[in-house]
Amino acid sequence: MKSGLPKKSKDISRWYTRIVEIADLCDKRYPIKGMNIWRPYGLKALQQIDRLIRAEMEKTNHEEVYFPLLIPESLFKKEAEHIKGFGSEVYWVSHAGKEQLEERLLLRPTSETAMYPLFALWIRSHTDLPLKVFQLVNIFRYETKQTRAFIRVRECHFFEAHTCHEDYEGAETQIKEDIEIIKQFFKKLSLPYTLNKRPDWDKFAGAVYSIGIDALMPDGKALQLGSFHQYKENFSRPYGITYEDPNGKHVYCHQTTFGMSERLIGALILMHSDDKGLKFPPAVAPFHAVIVPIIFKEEETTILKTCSAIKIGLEQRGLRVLFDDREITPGSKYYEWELKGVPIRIEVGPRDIKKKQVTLAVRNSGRKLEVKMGEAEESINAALADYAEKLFEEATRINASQTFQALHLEDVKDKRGLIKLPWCGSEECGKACEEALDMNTLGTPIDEDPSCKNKELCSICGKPAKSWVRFARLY
RNA sequence: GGGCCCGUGGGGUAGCUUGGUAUCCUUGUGGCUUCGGGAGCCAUAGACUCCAGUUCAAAUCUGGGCGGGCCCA
Repeated sequence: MKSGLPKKSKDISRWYTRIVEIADLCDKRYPIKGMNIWRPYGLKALQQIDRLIRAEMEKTNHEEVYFPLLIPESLFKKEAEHIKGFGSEVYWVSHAGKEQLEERLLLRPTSETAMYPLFALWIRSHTDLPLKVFQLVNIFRYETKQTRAFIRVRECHFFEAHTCHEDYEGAETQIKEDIEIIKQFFKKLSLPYTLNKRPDWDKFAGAVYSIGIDALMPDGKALQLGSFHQYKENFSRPYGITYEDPNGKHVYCHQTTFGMSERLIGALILMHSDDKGLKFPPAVAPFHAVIVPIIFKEEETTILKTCSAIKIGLEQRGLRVLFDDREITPGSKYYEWELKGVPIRIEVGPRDIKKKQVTLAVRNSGRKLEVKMGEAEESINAALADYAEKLFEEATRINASQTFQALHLEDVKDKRGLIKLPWCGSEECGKACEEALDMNTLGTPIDEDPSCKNKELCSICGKPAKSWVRFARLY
């Protein structure tokens, strides 16, 4: 291949490491491990994702905030479990100018400990509740393992929503709302996912329970794309977040968080792509369509003018359109924009001008479509909707082929993918499955009924199973 | 956490075993001719990851740092 791109179908791992740079998403040449540059094209995709998140947050009455990057050590240390979970992977600021700081500051690995002291000041009364805020920020984690663009990085673009409620039920309702939010959100990404309540040994540091959003990738490994956490009073107690109830009593808040990261981009790359390159779903594609002029000398001016007019017309209808008027041949533009995953290509040449039409090509179909000039917008919108649907169907089909359910470990031992087994609920049996399968526990399904209605028995100890549980290899 | 591999123009590579002259493709720049699936010709620019060691001499050998990648737990 010209660009040195391996085939995705042959070596997805090497394909991924190359495509992220060749498609102009990021630049990994910055000399700090795990800290990459967002290039304009990649940043545009990220910003579309942020836009979708903001829209969902607005719909559900969350307000956007922005907290400082630095957190004093003393604040960070207030919740014991939390620091235990993050202690070994935070960056510390110990000096400023020529002075050593009296108190060390850390770069946020997540913002609980930055926000909660302020929540304690903001919340006085039950009428201040629920408090629902979110922010889109960079977080820092000192990853020691192998880093990977968008999937495991040291500086990470992060979304985090934090909520405070009067009681446990209020917090539970919030998590139900979060689940609805991602249903809308992931639909726009054309990404199938699963929700799994993590086992106790794998929940978030400080949480009462955690739910992971896990998407199964084409290589059979699961990629965690986000999580919801129920904190109950675990943070409100050390941080003193209380409100006065109608009876004048001071009560600790119940809290939740909901987080997602730039891993979403990684999932889109892995899931929606082929040997030719990326396939961005319309909702996040930096450009819905790219216009490629087919120039012949004598008609150059007419063609370029027509292209400009089409671009303006489509943009006025809310489409993101790029007019690629670079002086290189059309064929090389086709390859480039297919690699970069633009959903639709609009070709405009002398033949089209004569017939008052444009030629459309959709990224995932080999065919070209000729449509009347005046009907272009309608056709494009229809094609985009159909394309988004096809991406989802294709991803669902891939996932289905590597999802397995069984009563006995032996039946799925040699499988790769997402595995579901009945489980007694004990850590011992969970870990035994992990070892036998050479996989990790994702947890009990939340996106479907996890109960064992037919009196299934634990696949390890043979005692009555409490629920089904999912396993997979992880990214 | 354990093991393995790699670092050569902007990108992809050859050369390294056996120390001495750095290969090819692509890209960039200027120009002419072109343009319905990676165009052609001419001109031109551009590299041995860093530090230390061995040596008359290091891309090549040795050690370390930084960076990149793979496999296993």
